[in-house]
Amino acid sequence: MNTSVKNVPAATDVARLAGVSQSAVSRAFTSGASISSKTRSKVMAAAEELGYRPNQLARSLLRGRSQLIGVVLGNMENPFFPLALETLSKQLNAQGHKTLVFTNEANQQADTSIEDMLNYRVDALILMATTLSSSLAEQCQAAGIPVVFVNRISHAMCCSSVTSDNEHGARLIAQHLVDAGYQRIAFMAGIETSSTSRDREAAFTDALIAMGREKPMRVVGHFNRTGAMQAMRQLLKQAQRPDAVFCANDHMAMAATDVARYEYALTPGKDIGIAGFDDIPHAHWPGYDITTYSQPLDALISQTVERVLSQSNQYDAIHTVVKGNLIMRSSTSPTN
Amino acid sequence: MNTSVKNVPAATDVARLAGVSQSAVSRAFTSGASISSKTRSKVMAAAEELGYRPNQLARSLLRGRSQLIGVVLGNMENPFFPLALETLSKQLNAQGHKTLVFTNEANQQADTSIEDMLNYRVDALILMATTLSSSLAEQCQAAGIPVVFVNRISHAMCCSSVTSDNEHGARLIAQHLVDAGYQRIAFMAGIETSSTSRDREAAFTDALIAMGREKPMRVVGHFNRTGAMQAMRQLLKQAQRPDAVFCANDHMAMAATDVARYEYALTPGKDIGIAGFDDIPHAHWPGYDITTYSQPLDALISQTVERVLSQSNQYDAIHTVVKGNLIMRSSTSPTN
DNA sequence: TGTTGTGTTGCATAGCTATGCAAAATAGTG
DNA sequence: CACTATTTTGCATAGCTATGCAACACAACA
Repeated sequence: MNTSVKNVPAATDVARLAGVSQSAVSRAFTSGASISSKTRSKVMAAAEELGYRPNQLARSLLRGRSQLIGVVLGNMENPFFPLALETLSKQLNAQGHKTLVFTNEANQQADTSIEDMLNYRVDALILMATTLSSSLAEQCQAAGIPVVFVNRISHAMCCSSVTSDNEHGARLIAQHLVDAGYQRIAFMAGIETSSTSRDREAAFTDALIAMGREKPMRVVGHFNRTGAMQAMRQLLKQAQRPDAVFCANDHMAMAATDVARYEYALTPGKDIGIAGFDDIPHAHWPGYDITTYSQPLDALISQTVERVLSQSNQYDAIHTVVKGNLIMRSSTSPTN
Repeated sequence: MNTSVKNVPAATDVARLAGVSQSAVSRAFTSGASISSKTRSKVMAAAEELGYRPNQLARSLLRGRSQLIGVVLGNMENPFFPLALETLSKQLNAQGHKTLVFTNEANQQADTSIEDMLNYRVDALILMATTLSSSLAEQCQAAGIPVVFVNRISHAMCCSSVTSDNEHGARLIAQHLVDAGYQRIAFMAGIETSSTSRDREAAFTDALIAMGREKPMRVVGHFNRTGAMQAMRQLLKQAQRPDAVFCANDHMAMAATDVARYEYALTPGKDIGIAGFDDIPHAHWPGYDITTYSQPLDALISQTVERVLSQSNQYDAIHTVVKGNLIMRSSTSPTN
């Protein structure tokens, strides 16, 4: 019964059954090819009967384009990444591309995963929360494979990037916290080597200093929940505890909120101001309601897709910055 | 400067440079092949110099195995899926496989995505929160492609599944709610057509009736946050409101908690019992602390991977059930 | 030295489809 | 109907690698 012979039909089988050549079969499945509707329907009928489907591997091999886009993601614990992956995958699908995905330990170099992807001849690479060795970056350039970093800038000159406006956001947050009357303001960094965290910190610090404040207290939350909770405790157990914290992303801001509220019985907004960055949906859940700077995910991703799929100038590194907005919520209103 | 000629070297180029045949190059990159260490190192040096990497598309075409595993996921809003994807992708990588991923509208038939994947000759399909038309299921069987459903059972006889023990979990939750003294117990369904939701509901209802209770009130939350919030409001606005709700997953239970606490000023546990299913990490965040039944994600996924990669018997549908545990938390302790 | 065995190597081909080119068929026109 | 223009078709090949087979080299051994 269960014969384990898998007999996947090929184009020649269809051709034989339909009484045409293999080329005709190929053309029947290629939109815009030169073929009469009569033979196309003959082919389609035969294909249907045999359960034929064109082998995309062979097609890719021949065309030199696999239609595969490699995506490397960081820590899935942060809701930003799954949401980004979802919109990315949908947009790529809509353009006829498939998504080859790797998840990576946060901020590690993704070299081995990427080598695997290159072996599959991906048409492009999209890297989120990852680094790329410069030797591999050069290989990508040599092979003509566009590489786009999302929300991270690489020192490798040949790679494009799409980021949200970290400077703008951090400046607005600083301004807002000062306006709201907070006095002792702290910053919670993400992963220290990431450009995202560094850019946000630099702009935040500069803005505070420009307004005559001191350099903020600083603590490191590593962009994950556990790290952020520890960092928050470190801040709150001090005698002179800060009265406001800007966390380098919303995911950490949520952890910070939980520590403040449930371990120190502080009411966010009133007793301590908490701000984040990203505007993930969770940031306006009633239990959090966190002031933040919005990263317009759709725009971010569509810019990324455009950069990746545009044939022209794929050798020039283009750095795109997408502006967002300050979203004020109750986590930073001392009067609530 | 920027010549747009992408000149990816092939095995013959390496062979020429190394002064060997193309076969030698192939063998140098195939572990266990018959080749002397001297020529292998000659080949490797030449490959290094040219930046050669074996073309996995050609290799897959020839071998008939692509090493690609197709994964279709539902709604990324539910943290369960990203976490599952992450562990899945890691386990598959560890076995030398790559992950081709599609995200799908919740519970829609994933046929078009899956057809695309079949075109790439995936070695297997893993489907989460999706349906598969029976015609496509048959095609997969004919092509010898194992299909495994995670947390969903398909009517198509040829497909295996790995699920957590929905009956066991729902029964334990029912028991626990009754033991805790709740009187008017409700159930919040997910997507009505999903076997996951139906199985949990059936077992929950049966258990309650077996304990002499009435059939629980019933509301539908569609497995997403918005739906769950609406469903919860529907429950709570009644005059005779329930004093406990079992939600078909944690993601909905979190939404229900937010509605209860922030819209109706009810304290979970004390004023209303709320239970979920999955034990996602968020379920023990202090703001939620939701009683639930644990799905051991690692076990679930490793069973899935095993089923998918085991060559033997891939034509027999095997249904694996992974047991979890009741996790009691404060969301169902009336005395807190 | 001749023989047998083991380990290496190259040749030729398969695996599946897309496409340039020439041949064939069809349509169009007077 | 004859002739040209256009569309459709098949042939042959390319794209890249893995592998069976035969040839080869080499060492071991008597």
